[in-house]
Amino acid sequence: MTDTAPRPDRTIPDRPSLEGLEAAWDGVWSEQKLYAFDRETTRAQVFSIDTPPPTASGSLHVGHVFGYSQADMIARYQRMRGKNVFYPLGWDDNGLPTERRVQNYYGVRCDPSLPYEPDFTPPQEGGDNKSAKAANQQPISRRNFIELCLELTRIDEAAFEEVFRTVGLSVDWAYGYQTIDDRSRATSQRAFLENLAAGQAYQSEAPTMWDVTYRTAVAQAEQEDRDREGAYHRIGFTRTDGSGEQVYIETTRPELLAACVSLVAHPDDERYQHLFGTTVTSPLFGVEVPVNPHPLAQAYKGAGIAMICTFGDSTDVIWWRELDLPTRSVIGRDGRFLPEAPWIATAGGQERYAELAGLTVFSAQKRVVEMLRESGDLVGEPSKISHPVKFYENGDKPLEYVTSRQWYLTNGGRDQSEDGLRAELIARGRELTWHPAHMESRYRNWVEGLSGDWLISRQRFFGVPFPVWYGVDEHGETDYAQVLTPPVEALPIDPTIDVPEGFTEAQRGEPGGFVADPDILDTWATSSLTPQLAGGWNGDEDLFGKVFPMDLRPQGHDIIRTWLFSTIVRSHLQQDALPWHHASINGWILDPDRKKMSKSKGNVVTPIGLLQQHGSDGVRYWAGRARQGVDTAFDEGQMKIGRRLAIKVLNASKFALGFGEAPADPAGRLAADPALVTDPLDRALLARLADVVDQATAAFEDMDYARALEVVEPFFWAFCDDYIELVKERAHGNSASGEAGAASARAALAIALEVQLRLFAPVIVFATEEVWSWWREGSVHTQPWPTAEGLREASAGQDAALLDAVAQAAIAVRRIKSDAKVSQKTPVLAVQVLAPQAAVAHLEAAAADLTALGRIEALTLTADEGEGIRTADVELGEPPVKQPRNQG
RNA sequence: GGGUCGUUAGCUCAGCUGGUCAGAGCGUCUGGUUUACACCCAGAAGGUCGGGGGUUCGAGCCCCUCACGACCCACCA
Repeated sequence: MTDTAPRPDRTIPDRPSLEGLEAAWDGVWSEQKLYAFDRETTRAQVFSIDTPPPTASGSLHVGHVFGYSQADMIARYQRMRGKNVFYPLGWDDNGLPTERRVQNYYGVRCDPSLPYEPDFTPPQEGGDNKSAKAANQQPISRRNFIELCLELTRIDEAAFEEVFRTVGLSVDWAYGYQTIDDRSRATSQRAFLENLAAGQAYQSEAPTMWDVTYRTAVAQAEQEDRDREGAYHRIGFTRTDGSGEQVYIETTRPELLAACVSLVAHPDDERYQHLFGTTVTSPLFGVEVPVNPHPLAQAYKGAGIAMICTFGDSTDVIWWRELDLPTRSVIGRDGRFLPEAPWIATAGGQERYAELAGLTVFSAQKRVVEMLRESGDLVGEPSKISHPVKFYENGDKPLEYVTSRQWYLTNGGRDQSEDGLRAELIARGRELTWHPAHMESRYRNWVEGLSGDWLISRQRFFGVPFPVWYGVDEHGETDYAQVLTPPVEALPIDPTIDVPEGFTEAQRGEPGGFVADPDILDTWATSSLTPQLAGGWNGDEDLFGKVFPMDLRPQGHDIIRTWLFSTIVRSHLQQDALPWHHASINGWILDPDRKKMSKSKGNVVTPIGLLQQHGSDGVRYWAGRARQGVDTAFDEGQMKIGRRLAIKVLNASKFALGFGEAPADPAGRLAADPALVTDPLDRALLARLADVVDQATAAFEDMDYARALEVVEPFFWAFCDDYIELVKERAHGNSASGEAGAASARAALAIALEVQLRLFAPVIVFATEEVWSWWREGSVHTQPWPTAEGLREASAGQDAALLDAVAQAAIAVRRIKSDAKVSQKTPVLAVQVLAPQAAVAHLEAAAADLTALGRIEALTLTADEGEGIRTADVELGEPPVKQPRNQG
């Protein structure tokens, strides 16, 4: 982007161009604080938008530009409607993506046991995402690590803001926030403490899904299935009744054999009736386990009888809980086998387990299979299958179950009652107005499918710490039941640095003292509070009262289950209200081959490159043509069309204004005096434009920017290609109607142009502003949205169909010359135009303009019953002599 | 397995409560330097609206069904 200064002289350039408009107008807008929210306001005057805070780790994706542009169109429309638009934009920078980027960028990793180094210099800068070899990363203290996180997010966020400014987002940057800044941390911690006091947040020691790479628990919303190769291993257990009977199970997780706590089959399964209530002994490890019936066991899956391990999958957890089975964990938090398995009673079993201790899951599986082969307990060869396995969405290794103490927030996931929290949250979804409406079903689907409360603690470093300590008893044991909390005024706090009231730092970790909760909150636990963060819930009650609940949440459909849902949960718990009235869901960007555009590809096609090549208006046009919720092809062709439209706006405006400025409307409602518009054609134009205004307004009221654009754009092209061409000669004064006819055309041109600039302004933001500056005061973006009323009055009841009749006649005449393959400048010595009676009347009223356009010397209009408007009895003149252009 | 959306010209898509709804742009083809615009202009060709049933005087539009595509959820022995 060049740093072109805004054109100060407000004159029409000889050759209007889009180049440099972005930088010029962004400069003017930010200098004038054009999009600033006015604090002196009432809630009724406000239109507030809860904008997605982008994750500022890495580069912006084309999809960002797409979705944010669409929201901006709605914001701009509302502003022109006279709303005081509250349109902040924050950054979501407190999570794992930032940690990972910092690790790769600086070549470091966090080791909380290390001391802080004040003058630390990272080993590298600007590493990419591929160089992530943990072994090569320098361990640094948590504080050093967080400092690097803050530094890098500052750099990334500045770059993002530059892109968003170039795109022309009418964001009020003064209300920005970072989800890691002091205010956000305080807000997030306060909300948590209130949830705690209300019994909505609680801790529980339970098996949870665990990512062994990041060494943290992950929530249901962050998990995804991936197809992985696996194999069924058929393994025999021996009955302990001395019969020697073998019971065969099939498992894809043979390495968990040592963690087996029971076998299970369906209670009605005839094959296993005799086993229920008896015990069997596991191969290799010789552990005696019961055989239990449970309805979740499926008779036709695998062998019909399964081994329950602690823990292989979610069903294991259910069985373990409902059958009250012991816990025999073998996998540690690092994903490696634990050193001890004290429940293994046999010497051989212990010997074998010792071989597994310390191995990764992958290696342990190989070793166990070898052992089973050697012992003869593996029946046949493992049969390969492909099956879905749960992964953390940012992880590379399958999730494992690890038992740990975690914090949870109620979200209806454990509530099956008819009128409980889950039902309330589903009702909230119904209460919300969705654009498009069918997106509500995704939300309902997700809420209905929740299987547990929201796990909000993460064993990570860069995030909002849990603002709690725990008491330490006289034996030095942590008493998790004794939760110590800070007062709200003290927030934000870091319990690993700050000390609870009534204690001293010396008592940290000491008997009778306290310890900090070492965890941080799930990033969604903070970003679910964006309405509260942006709206000033914690500390700016006045603002909060004016913007909450917000009017609009724009976002992608991929994060309905995370961001949208969690935001509703928080507002429901905190404010007992919906966080917003409307949710506008944008689609995804698809590759031309209809696949979701991949990260890599999206980064190859950088937003900045597209903005430079097609102009921000061109890119915004592409976004504006896409309807809400509809996945959209990445189509540079559409951007080219948008660019052409923006250029056309400049050129057509230049031309329409070149006839001379028309006298102003004394009433001040229109760009020119409507009393001057006397010609039927001019009046028909304004009548048609009034209809367009009505349709565009109705569409925007429904937040359907795409439909509005779809109505305005064709009108504009017809305005250029037909109307302007028709009135050219008359506007120059070269018509029998003389000065009155010319004045009528000029006034109509000025009025129509000005109204169209305002209609286009939400989408084509730069070209419209540029043209506006040539001849009007202020910014087009703070003008009132046009209304049809004045246009209808100016049209004085003229039937808009006149415009269609003349346009069709013009096409018929042009076709004569196209078919004859001669220049449109070729005179028509004589022509008869045949049309229905009503059209003939219209054509008579505009005959002078029509003959001027077609260079017709003798026009005859004839009414007949034929189809449409046609020509007959044509007599063409000599084509003009070709003359070289631009000579002299 | 449950759910949602989609299938309209070569491409990208409109078509709102069933009655000029068979459309637009791009692309293609044929022409034109028409002094606002070659970052242009004019004109033309192109589709039995995924298949099959049904309702109706009348159906891209409503109902049923099948096929294909996409996504969400569930399944993970």
